[in-house]
Amino acid sequence: MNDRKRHVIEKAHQLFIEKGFQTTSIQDILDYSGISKGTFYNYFSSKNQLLMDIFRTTFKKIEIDRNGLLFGKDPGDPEIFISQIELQMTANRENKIVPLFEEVFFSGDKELKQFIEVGQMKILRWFSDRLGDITDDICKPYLLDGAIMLNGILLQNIRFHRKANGEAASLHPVVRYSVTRILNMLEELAQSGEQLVPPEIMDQWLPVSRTEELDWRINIHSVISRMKKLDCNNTDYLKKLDFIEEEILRSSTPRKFLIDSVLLSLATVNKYELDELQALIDENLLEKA
Amino acid sequence: MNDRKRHVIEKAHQLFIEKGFQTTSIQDILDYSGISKGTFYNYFSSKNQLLMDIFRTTFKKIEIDRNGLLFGKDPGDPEIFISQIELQMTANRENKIVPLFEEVFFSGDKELKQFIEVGQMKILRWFSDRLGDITDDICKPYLLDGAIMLNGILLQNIRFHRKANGEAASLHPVVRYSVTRILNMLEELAQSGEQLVPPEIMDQWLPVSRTEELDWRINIHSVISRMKKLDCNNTDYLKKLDFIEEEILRSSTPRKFLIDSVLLSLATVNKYELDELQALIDENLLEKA
DNA sequence: TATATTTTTATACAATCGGTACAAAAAGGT
DNA sequence: ACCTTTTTGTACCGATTGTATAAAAATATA
Repeated sequence: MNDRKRHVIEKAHQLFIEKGFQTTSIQDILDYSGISKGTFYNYFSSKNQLLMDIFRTTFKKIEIDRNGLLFGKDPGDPEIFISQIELQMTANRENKIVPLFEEVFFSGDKELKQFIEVGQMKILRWFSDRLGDITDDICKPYLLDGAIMLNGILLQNIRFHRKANGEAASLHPVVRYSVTRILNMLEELAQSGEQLVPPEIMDQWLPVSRTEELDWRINIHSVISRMKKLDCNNTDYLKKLDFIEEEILRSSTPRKFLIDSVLLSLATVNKYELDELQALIDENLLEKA
Repeated sequence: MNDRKRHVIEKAHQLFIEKGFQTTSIQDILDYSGISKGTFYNYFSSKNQLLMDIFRTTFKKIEIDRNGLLFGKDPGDPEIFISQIELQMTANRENKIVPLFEEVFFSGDKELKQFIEVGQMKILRWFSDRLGDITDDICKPYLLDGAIMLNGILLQNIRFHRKANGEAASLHPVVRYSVTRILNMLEELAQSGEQLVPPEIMDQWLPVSRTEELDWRINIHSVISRMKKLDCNNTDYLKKLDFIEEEILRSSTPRKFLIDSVLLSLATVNKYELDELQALIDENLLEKA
């Protein structure tokens, strides 16, 4: 990832936070970040792809900070969970994640939509896992219900608490209040035995053991199909891309050295998609000795 | 309200449901409803105003149906409440209210934003009032909290229940489940005494006794200021509009016969705004004998 | 330092969008 | 039959996203 590209992402994010996504034109971004239109479309294939890059970098940072709070602490301590949520929600607010999500979710871009969907599933699974750390084992069948409803009441409580007490009000009491409600609710659910959604289905929504794998494979496919469009008459180029996709998606033990070689021979393409593909592979594909 | 105009509203709503608001162009609407661009802008001053008209007619219908379920029944019966919510949610789904809301809420149009905000506040107050019908009086201080959280868990539960069981799945068990959770929660809140948002603040968000009045007055102002722009050089025309606004907003007993006379003399304007203004006044301003 | 390659810029351009303007035609009322 | 209102068709405006491309600047390489 280029430093300059990172700078553009940062500046564009600032503009989106201030003015919203739709109302910020690409020209605004060019002026504010001091690059030309050509460079912009050399970095990002579209405004939506830029937004996805913003989401990616922001999420990565939030996730690291949030998990850092748990480091060395007791996972069963509800206070840690509350602090983690507070951090997550504060960061979401600062980065206007929710408004940007909603502004763009129904705009027709399938890739963006799926990206957001996966992000929300990850939050849900994290809620579910952490609630499992805190509660008794008898609550297990109701953890997903609890996560879903925690998500719901958190969003609404924060929204209206802010409406009542101003934007600057601390989130801590709201998060504690919401978590307390859900913990009580989980106890009650364990007693009454009422279940709405079975937790197993989460594996279907976002496969547990192979989560990163699946998530990553989806991205591989989308990146490669985008790359194909860049030079769709060059059969040699297309063959190489097909080989990479095939090797990664079909094989249980993809030969990374082969893929790296092919990627190297593609270096002449010199597009940001190649960087993206390389980064994806490096992050997710381990060298098999 | 013109029959033809109603037809356009209906057709446009269909398109918005199928393709979304942003991705449906005005040209699409013109083609699908078989009118010309001139006619469109004779009916609606903008695409956003058309959407507001769609919302208005849809809400009116849903509200009538929903309140009809309570007619002659016991307000304290939770089953009625559940059925009402189910109807509301089903209708919201069919009309894609939530997606349209979210798609358009962050698009910069202040009037549209406020309109949606008021609509959501009305739902919240209805939740709060109906929860008050059902629960014990000791729950009163927590009714707004309950309404807020009911709103939250309903949206999420429905969303993920649909994701798990398909779009066609009945909403009834989900709504019952959600309402049960909130009723239990209200009992628990009454015992622990924890409150997040005091119910009195609802009067501030959406004044109780004068709700319709305020809501209506805001619309009056917005319609009249729009009408002023239509012929901003005709001083006689402007004077009449000012008189109407003044008479409605400043006087505690507006003289409807006077307003009607002035409206009559404005009939030459012949714009959809005049219809809207007349309808607003007829609906909200009672004849003082 | 000189040359080759890649990146960046500036600009023109196409296509589409929401919205305005207006004259001509159609419809409707008296 | 005459006048008014509505509707139509079309041209137009400014702004938008995205493409194309030649020139300029930066960078790597020899």
